[in-house]
Amino acid sequence: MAKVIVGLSGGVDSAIAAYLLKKQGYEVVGAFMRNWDSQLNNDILGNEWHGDICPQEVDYNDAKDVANKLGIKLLRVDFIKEYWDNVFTYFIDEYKKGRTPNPDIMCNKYIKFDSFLKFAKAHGADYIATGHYAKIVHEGDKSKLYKASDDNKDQSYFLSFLNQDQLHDVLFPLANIDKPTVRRIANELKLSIANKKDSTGICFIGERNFKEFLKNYIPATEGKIVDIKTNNVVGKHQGVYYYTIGQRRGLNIGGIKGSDGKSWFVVKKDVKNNILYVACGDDNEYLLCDEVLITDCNYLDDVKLNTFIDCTAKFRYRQKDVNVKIIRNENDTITVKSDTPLKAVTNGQIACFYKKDGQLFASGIIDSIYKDGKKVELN
RNA sequence: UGGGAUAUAGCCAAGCGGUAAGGCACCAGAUUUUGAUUCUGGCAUUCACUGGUUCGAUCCCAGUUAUCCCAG
Repeated sequence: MAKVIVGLSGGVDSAIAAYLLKKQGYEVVGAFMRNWDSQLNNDILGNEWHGDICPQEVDYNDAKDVANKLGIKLLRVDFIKEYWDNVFTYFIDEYKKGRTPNPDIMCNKYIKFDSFLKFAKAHGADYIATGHYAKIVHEGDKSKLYKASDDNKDQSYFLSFLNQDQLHDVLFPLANIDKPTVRRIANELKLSIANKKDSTGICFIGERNFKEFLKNYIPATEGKIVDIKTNNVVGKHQGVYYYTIGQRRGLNIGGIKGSDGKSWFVVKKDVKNNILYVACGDDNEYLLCDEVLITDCNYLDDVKLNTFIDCTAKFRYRQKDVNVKIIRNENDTITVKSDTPLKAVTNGQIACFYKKDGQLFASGIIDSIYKDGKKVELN
């Protein structure tokens, strides 16, 4: 009987993943990970506690309930140092450069499908499993990553930085069922967390007042907000780091003459001069581009060099895929071209590419954007 | 100091005698394993102040205060 260690988070998805595996005849063991310690990591601002028990412990208790109900053993493991070294330092460094990182993608790459995978192997597991909505097809030694059947919950985007070795011994039991079904099964099993709200916020850290949270690690420095079109000062900010390209809320500017009653959006973060550039209107030209350069690429399948490929691209989670042409360059970067304008493509975020059948075959970090052959400066 | 104009929520701004539009901002929810975006809801018992006319005033009249413009 093959042994699977399932990452149990205390939520419904991983609970049902464990249940399904057990039903399929695997020897199932649960494991609860704790990768963030608010005390140790000096996370004071923006951290909301529920009573005198921190959110991570609430989740652990939920995971314990699930394990008891399913009749499986629950292990507990901390990767606090690993998380800090591999995910959080990257996260902060990127923000300091004026970019917008995606910590959860790195968390999957370095923690869940690396540290945790090794931990599971050391505990005799043949496979690890998680409650991700994504599909892996194992063909001999090759593993292909696909979107989940539930297009609404598909999380393949977050797994786009995994490599062949990492995918090899991974199972995603939720590949072919949708969220409503997961909820239904959880209710049938009378799991205490059957109707628990989906968690959001940075994985393992949780929901926060984001700006306050960042202030723990990047001090506030007040500066000007400038209208990129007129160069007029239209407001002030607490630090360009705290904002992201395409952001609307939190700018505190409104009713300025000439804006025609339109909202303002962040279009550029000048870290060096501490100036936040904005433009008004959600359709303003400063947010658009037609070409994107992707670096730090990860190829999950064979991709020929110097050859245009028609595919779809996702530039941010839960955004509609767009038809693009991509080309893998000599230096292993990818150039993306789109016939229709792309809006608010943000450097530091991850772009991933899908074939028509839903296979995620390449991904990388958005480095820079171009319009009409000219680079659009974002920093 | 003459002459003219304007004062409506944090900001733009409609209403010009019948009991305060709209937008931006903000706040709250929804959506969401990043950050955003998006969606829904909330947001002036009160119209610079003080009197007056009127059944009734943000709207008319007088005075006060403030700001702006043109002269000087």
